[in-house]
Amino acid sequence: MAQPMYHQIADELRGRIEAGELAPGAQLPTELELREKYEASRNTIRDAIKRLTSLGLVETRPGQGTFVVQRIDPFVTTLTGELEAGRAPGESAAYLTEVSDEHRTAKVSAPRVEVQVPSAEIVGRLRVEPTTQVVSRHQERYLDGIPWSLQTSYYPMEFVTTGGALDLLKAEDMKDGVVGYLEEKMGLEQVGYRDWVTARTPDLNEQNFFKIQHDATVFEVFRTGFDQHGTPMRVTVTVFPADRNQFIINVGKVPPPEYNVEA
Amino acid sequence: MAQPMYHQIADELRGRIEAGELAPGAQLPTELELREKYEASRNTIRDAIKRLTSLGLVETRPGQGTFVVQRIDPFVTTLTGELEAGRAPGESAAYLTEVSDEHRTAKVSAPRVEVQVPSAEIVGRLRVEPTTQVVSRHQERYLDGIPWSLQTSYYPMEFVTTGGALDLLKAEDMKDGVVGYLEEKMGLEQVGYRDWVTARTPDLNEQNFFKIQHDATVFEVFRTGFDQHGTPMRVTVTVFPADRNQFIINVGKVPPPEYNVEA
DNA sequence: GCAAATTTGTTCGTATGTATT
DNA sequence: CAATACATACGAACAAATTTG
Repeated sequence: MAQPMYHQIADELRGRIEAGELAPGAQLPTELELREKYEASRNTIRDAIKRLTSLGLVETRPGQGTFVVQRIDPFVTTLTGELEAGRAPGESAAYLTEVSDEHRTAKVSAPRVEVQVPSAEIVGRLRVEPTTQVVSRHQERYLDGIPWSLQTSYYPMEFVTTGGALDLLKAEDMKDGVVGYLEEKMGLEQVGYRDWVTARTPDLNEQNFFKIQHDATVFEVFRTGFDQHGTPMRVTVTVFPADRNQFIINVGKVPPPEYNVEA
Repeated sequence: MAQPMYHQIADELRGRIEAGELAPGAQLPTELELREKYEASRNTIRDAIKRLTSLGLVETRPGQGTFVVQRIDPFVTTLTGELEAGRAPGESAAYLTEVSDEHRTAKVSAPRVEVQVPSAEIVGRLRVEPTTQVVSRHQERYLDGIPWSLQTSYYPMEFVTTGGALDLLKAEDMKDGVVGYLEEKMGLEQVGYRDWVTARTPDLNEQNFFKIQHDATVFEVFRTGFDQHGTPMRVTVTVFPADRNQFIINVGKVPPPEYNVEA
């Protein structure tokens, strides 16, 4: 037994999926059928299918069966070039839409605004004292009705208390963007930002919102915006499920993309 | 039974790991011990541990036991700002070392050079005819002896045949970088590049090289370099295991990082 | 709307194989 | 070689979700 049986079964099914014989959305044979076909026990069949689910190739639905996953046409976010707008990653939906696909419709939830004591992660990036409070603005983003990203921005509380940027506490979407508002209100200009991209597994909230498995992967992008004094003025944390998101970074002189390179 | 037993067991173990009670490298109780502790069958215990493995929290070693994973101090690659050097992501080890940690020692294998018919992925990005050949230069990269990335660069075959850049076929590391060589030899200047970042599961070769599970995650970065005419001059594909790699993108005026923000 | 049939999910028990100490 | 610990594989029973009649 060079390869265990459940590996072999999984590999054959994977081959049939990648060859297109089992198209996206198609139902795999039931456990009982596979059991007869491969003359294996039910547990062995289930081990094989578990391998495919862990690769994100299939999904099982209790009471229904196992199905080849429908791959979502990936959403492509350009992390560079949003400086003028001073937006968080994925915020300028118009531009992004152009990059990835034509007819996507973006939807954003009303922000959930909170005043809170920041986590160590935010303290380090926003460079505030651990005891001070910060304003957090959280939004859920959809594209074509599909959950696309979860985003939370953090601002120093002084922006409200001594800076007079009272609208930061308003639970309303800011049409011209928060950065424009802060410039108008406080003379703060975002002259640059640093994105920090990591990957991890989703927490429970993210699993539920994105409808992804506990062992799926999400990108976590920390964007720290800097003002004209080189001081961090806000930190935005955006979480993207990796199965439907990609990123572009343009540096120097780069021609516009002529077409989507995906096969 | 709100939650199945193997979820509860996994959650409790996860809690003990995240609380530091089970430190990185520490051995978990054996299956037999856990079986007695939770009064569950061996299969149930194994299901619980499988959940932790799929989260990348623990790893099991046959004949030894189950151990909390040793998290590698992440390697941080800056995707912007390498324009002058015209390097592929992670190539300018000196700079990267500065960003992430102090005393890392980079090592690169000698390139494996091939002349081949490009895949559709490369054809689209390098904008060559599907029938023409390309030069590929493949390298394995290590940091502190740990496999860090796999990188393959593709160049149009004309660079050799009509451009006279014969050294492209030499299986030697180019000290001053390929981009510098092409500028000197052919007057080709890389004036910009586009990085395309995606995530996927590793293929067999990558599993073996990085010593990662079949359901782990790797970043795949496609870098397309453009010359002064706006024509793609090379495509570099770099694969990074997500458990030990992060990325930074700087846009606009950004102060140097004062310290590593990780807690 | 309900009952039956189908399908996957959870849990147990048992046996044997393989890797490491 | 023996003991220990995980890996594979089988069989069985009941539960939960969904579809079908």
